Amino acid sequence: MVSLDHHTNCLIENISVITSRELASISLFTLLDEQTLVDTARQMQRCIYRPGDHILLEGEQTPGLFFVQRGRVRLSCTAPDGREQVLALVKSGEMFNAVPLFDGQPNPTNARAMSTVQTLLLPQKALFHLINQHPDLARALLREMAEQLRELVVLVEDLAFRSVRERLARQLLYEAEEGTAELTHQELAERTGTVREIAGRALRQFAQEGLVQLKRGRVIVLDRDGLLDIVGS
Amino acid sequence: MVSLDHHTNCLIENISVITSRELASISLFTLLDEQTLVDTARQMQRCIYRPGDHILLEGEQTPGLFFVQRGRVRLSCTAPDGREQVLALVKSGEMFNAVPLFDGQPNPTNARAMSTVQTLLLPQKALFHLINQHPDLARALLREMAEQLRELVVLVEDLAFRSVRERLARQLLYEAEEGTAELTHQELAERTGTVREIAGRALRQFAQEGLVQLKRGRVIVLDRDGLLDIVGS
DNA sequence: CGCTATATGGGACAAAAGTAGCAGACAATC
DNA sequence: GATTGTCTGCTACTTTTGTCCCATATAGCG
Repeated sequence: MVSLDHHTNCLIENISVITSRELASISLFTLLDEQTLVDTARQMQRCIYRPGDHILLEGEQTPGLFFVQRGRVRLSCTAPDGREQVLALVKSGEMFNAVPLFDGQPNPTNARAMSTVQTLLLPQKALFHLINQHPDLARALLREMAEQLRELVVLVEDLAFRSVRERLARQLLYEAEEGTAELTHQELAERTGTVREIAGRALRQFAQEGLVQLKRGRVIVLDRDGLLDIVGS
Repeated sequence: MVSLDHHTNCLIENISVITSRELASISLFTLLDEQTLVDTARQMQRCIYRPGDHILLEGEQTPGLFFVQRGRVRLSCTAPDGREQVLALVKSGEMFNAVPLFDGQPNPTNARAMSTVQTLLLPQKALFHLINQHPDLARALLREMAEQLRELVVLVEDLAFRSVRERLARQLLYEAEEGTAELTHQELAERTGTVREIAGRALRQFAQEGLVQLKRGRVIVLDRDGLLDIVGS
């Protein structure tokens, strides 16, 4: 049975029970004992999203902490003129939406599913209870927050110091694991803090220099070292 | 007796003992009981810096968590070409340097004293021990980290979406509480993610428009609403 | 007072980034 | 295979930002 939940805008499969094994595969929970895992699993909710679905919107009140089990979630913020800037990509095993839970302010970012995304949602109450009982978990959470802070510092450095060309090269290297990055120019622009036209222009230049080959919806990296040179400069 | 400590590059006044009352005035510690405060105070170290002193350098290993008691600390990162970007200003009652402590990586930012700065330093070991014993403190820490994350998101939005002119207007409004901001053009440039010449140019334009008056080392805000208009646009 | 370091003013120029507009290419769906 | 929507290519143009450089002003200090 599949139904739509109005609180989280997601598809829920009520049939599949959340097991403690599932939780154990999330790094944050690795230090917890079996009984705690079972108790926690009971309080969590499974949320599934389709590609492109909005999981959270800027300014909303938020239900709890999300853990990504499958797929990728894109966190972004939006300018008044509609421009978007990607802040982070949350991968499987990682969490998101901690900020509004801990500081009590409304959610500062949009979250969207980049692919089919399977998540587990831990309500705020259960989270706080866990923190009280398990200092190890608190430490793990602090560690994750620290990592996110560090990532954002890197993003600020990027935006403040590097050109679009450099940022684009970085992003292509990051995304093109097996030689090809499955991204539109629009998406690349939003990740590198610019607009579609500029991203396209820079990509065409890369193509002309023989660094990449352009196809609809993807960029094939031909010369990793060439891109690395651009990043380094 | 005043001596120089080689580990933290700071002046230490060995005579003045750290009291539990001092700690109680730090928001993070408000929930702790008297005995814990006394124990913690014993493990902390007083560090004092003069204006301009470097407290921490990018890439260093770091000794512990700093709490600012007096003065302001500027966190920044540096580009290869020497350009600097301010990430945050830490004010009295706030803390800094949590990131490297929790994720174990080297310190991502420089920290410099903007004025005479008085801090208390809590060693990592003592911090972790406190977290284990006091879940309230862990929650308070998580809250502070969340606030820092939120601030950085705002900074990213600024850099990605707004012009130098807008960022400058914001910064002036932020800094000029009593009508005048005590900053050099260089400092303003580093806070707004640009270079001295551009900041100067924009400031001269503000002056021409009658929004501010320029003096050596400070900017006198004449028309708050005018600046607000620029920010809003 | 003269020296020095720092802060500022400002011009000329170059490069980067953004805007506007539109045509064509491609993919998916009916 | 026609249609629709998305994605891309490309040009012309404007604005913004950055670089280089040097003159001048100001504060502090011996």
